[in-house]
Amino acid sequence: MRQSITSLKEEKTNKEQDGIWPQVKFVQCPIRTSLGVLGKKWTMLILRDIGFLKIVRFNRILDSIPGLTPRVLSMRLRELEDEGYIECVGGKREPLIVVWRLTEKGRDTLPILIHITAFGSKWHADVVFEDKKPRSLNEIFPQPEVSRIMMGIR
Amino acid sequence: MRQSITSLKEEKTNKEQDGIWPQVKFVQCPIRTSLGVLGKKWTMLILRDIGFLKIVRFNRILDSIPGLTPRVLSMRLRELEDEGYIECVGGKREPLIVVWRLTEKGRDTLPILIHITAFGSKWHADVVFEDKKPRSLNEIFPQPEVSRIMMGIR
DNA sequence: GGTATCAGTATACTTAGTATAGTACATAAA
DNA sequence: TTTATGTACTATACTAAGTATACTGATACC
Repeated sequence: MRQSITSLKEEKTNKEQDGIWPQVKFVQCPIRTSLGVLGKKWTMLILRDIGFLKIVRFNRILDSIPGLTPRVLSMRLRELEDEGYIECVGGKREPLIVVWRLTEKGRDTLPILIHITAFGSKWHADVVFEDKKPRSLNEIFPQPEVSRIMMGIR
Repeated sequence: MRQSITSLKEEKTNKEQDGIWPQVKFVQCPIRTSLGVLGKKWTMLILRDIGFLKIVRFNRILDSIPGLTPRVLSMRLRELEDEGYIECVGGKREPLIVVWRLTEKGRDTLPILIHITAFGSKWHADVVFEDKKPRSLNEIFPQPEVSRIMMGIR
């Protein structure tokens, strides 16, 4: 009954797409479920610090991320800990020596970070690189380890 | 002078890590620069709609993302358009037939979405799948096209 | 004419994040 | 022993981002 307007190509149901969205039936969208803590501001940069840069202590993280405040860092660390992305080395938090590291779940976010890095290196090269020249994934991550991480091989 | 406290392993400078963070010198972190619009709430789901599900019109997107309001969708679409992730098919916005599609820049966010999907399919399988069984990247995206997209081959 | 859909706006409200200062404890030097 | 610094945070007040709900003007359908 609204055919004359809506009989455009996007209306041919989401199942029979020519796209690459999985044929697997999702009860709920996996992107949506992942975007709890991961989608919040600063989270990705905190994971970058702990996972890639090995900046693993409160004030060091604070120093490395301009704009991030102790209040929000404290909240994010707690959320990341609660949801199992990070953990303390000593198991329990002892004042003066709180050192964070990624769990297996946290390490599984690294492929996402790698692709965000690749995206930024291609599309924001003007601010990212001194020579302003865009670089590809393989150029910035030449290590064979990276493709293994991305494919989930450990 | 603060050696006795800080001579822990994370203090051995960020350059000589055993990690896989690129040796390339960044003027600014590519993750940070990418997290402008991309980091905002709902953006990834909107890109999923347009890029994967081919849900490309205002009210359809609104229907497909519970919780998203017209006000925010309107703002996100404008931001995504301004920063070159999406564009209208007709070039200009004509009332009653506004249809969105990804630009090249927008398509380059798909590898990020693919990995978020993979992450959710592994770590949130209990809510994502009916059988609650986690699935790997290759299981949910068996198409060879996916690895080509991820590697940036077009 | 009455109803529905289109793509949004307008207004008010709530939550999330920011700014800035301060806490309690520990170490080190003078 | 005082002073200075560093640790990981917390408290309070404020601003920006997102939410809820209603509404707009246009086009189309019956």
